[in-house]
Amino acid sequence: MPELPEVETTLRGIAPFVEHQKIVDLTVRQPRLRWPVTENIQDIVRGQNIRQLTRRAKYILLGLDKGSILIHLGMSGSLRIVEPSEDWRKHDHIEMQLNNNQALRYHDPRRFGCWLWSHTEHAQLSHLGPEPLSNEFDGDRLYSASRSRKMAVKPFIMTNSVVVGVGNIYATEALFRSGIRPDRAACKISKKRYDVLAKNIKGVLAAAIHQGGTTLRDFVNSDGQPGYFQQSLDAYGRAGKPCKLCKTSLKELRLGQRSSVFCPKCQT
DNA sequence: ACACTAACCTGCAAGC
DNA sequence: TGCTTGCAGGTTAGTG
Repeated sequence: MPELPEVETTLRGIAPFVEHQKIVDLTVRQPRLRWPVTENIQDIVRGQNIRQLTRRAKYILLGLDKGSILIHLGMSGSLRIVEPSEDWRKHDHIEMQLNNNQALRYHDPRRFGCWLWSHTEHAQLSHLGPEPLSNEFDGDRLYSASRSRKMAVKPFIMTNSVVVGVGNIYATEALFRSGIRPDRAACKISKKRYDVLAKNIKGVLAAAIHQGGTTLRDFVNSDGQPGYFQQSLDAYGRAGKPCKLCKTSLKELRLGQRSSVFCPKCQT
């Protein structure tokens, strides 16, 4: 589910129910996530107000009176608002009860996500590159960061110290839109082409956010609605199908253990 | 500094 | 039908 647009969609969906509420209690049924859930987190956060929800990369931050909770959805996590009486489903690991008589429920079959409280800045956020939708991120940035990089451009743009929030789906789509082969060496791409690529990374992420994210398998956002970006995917998941521009059969290769689909004619 | 692998987990689909 | 294998949206710790 969650790449940046899905995280942003989730954040926007839950924020109206969560912001400015007081945490009545927190229930942790399964503390073994990517990292163990912060010890005694219930005692720390009980009675605190949630001042604001923000996003950094694919992390959601709940800013409390004292410190903050860092949430990541990993590869299979989701957050939704539930009524307090709602039955627990398999893989519902955490519930935060709020004083508006609703609760925030965390569901994560693969348990690659996290729930961490910290009084100071979270270590996970300290070495992150720029947000892709910010003005800090542009073709200049990609060009200068790539000069010493022999690695393929696709894993390069998925590297968090270069730019955050570009996962496998949107990396695949941005490269298709830019006409750049995913296995081209990052250091051999011109400034001009990086300008195009940076614009397309922004464009594809913004479009996906606008459409409520991409629905893969069973992803629904916090309102229970699917994302509609899937129908806009040009390359991801379309190996063997005709290119939407030139009808050539799309090819697939693996880069850094990730499937990468591209058009051998349009992408050079 | 960079590049690559393995690891954390479960569920599902394809193949035998 | 049932078992095995491989793959899936992410990130980082460790190795060379």
